[in-house]
Amino acid sequence: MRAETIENYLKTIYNLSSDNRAVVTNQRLADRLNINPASVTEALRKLHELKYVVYEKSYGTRLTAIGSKMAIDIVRRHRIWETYLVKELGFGWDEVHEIAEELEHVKNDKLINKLAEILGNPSYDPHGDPIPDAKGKFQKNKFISLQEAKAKTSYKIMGVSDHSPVFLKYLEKNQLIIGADIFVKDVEEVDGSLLIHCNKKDVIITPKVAGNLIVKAL
Amino acid sequence: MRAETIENYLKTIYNLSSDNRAVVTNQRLADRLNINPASVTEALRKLHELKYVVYEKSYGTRLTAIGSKMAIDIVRRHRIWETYLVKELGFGWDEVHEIAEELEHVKNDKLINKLAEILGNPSYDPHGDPIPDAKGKFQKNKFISLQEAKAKTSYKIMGVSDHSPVFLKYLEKNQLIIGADIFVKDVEEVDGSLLIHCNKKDVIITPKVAGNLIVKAL
DNA sequence: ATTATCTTTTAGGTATACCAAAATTAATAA
DNA sequence: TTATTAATTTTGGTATACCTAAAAGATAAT
Ligand SMILES: [Mn+2]
Ligand SMILES: [Mn+2]
Ligand SMILES: [Mn+2]
Ligand SMILES: [Mn+2]
Repeated sequence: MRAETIENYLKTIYNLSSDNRAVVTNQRLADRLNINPASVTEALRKLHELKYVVYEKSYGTRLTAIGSKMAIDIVRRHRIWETYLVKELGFGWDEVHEIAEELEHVKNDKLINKLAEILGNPSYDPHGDPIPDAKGKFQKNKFISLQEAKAKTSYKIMGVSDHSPVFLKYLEKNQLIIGADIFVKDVEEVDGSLLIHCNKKDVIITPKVAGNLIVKAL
Repeated sequence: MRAETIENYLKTIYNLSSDNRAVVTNQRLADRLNINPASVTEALRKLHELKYVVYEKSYGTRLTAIGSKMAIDIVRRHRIWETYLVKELGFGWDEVHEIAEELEHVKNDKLINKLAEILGNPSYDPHGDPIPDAKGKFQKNKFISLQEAKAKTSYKIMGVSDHSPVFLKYLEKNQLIIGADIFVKDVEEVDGSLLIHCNKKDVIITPKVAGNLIVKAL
């Protein structure tokens, strides 16, 4: 298997299982990777053979210790590059994910560690995701999605789970950026939309947007 | 064809034809790319079909205007990255070629132009190769290889044509670095080896080494 | 418990990018 | 010019990473 293919599968399995710590289904992998389910089955069989995952037919997949180590390494490269592009090279947080998707595959420890050093070994990337250190260790925080928020409660935005330019530009337009404090005034029963107060303004956000905002209760 | 494959072919055709401005033979491509001649024939047919090269069967290949533009763009990315790695990230000139081989395939103009800007839009990379600007323009200098040097003449080292770590480490050991002035004391008839004076020391170098040193007569 | 639906796997294909061996063509030397 | 050698192309593979359509398996609904 090509290194890039392996890396994209492992990273995606990692990202899908770290949210809910469960085994990953073929369908979710197929959706996320934009690949046909039949091809996913094939790839998982090979990754199992290579001992990167434990793939149980018709049940699901999880990373082995080796696979997990590799995945965390890729995630580190991705997030260090995103941070470097924003902090050192003047890119916007909405521009970096796509470039990092390519840069993450350049495997050179000295390079990544140097970038991290220049950045002061940051703990979080521009989207609020934690950056593993060179040994793969990092903060596992238990934040919630704003969709699970209760009315009449204050929260702080800690991150975003959708890294697409269109979503990030929308957030910026509404000043819903990392670090912002928001107060949930009301949750609409009918459609799950939220009336929130943020930056001295009231904004209504859909459950879709709320679902991609990672917050912590204040 | 995969973008990376196309890019590696075009870059190599460019590098092989810029030296001697002639058409490139399949064999030289096969050797340089470490690919079977039969595969090169196949690839050239496709690159011709795609209008990146003019490939005349059993004769040779040259780049079209479009292919040349692409090749220069890849060369720019390669050389900017090599310079950035050395100047901004503290790598040795012997470490960067391999990393740049991968980074050159990340196609993002804003990224490369930003790196170039930080470097002050340099004209030469760490190996003395000229760096094309964003429009593809660059100095075409007519230096010679030290192998063509005459006895009792002074030269300045302007570049190297072998970027391998082992060769560059050898040069560094003997202080045969870019900018150094050398005086060719004698050229040995028997084996073409050169007795040169450099940095207050006499050194004997083989024609192989001399052939990879690019110099200008003083 | 049976049907309907959704998920996964199998089977059979395509396109890419390689390779080795043989056949052809070109270049060089006798 | 005719061998001999070298370069190139053709032919017939392989491996990878996808795909579609159909079969099989699992889940949920009646
Ligand atoms: Mn990202
Ligand atoms: Mn990727
Ligand atoms: Mn190089
Ligand atoms: Mn390359």
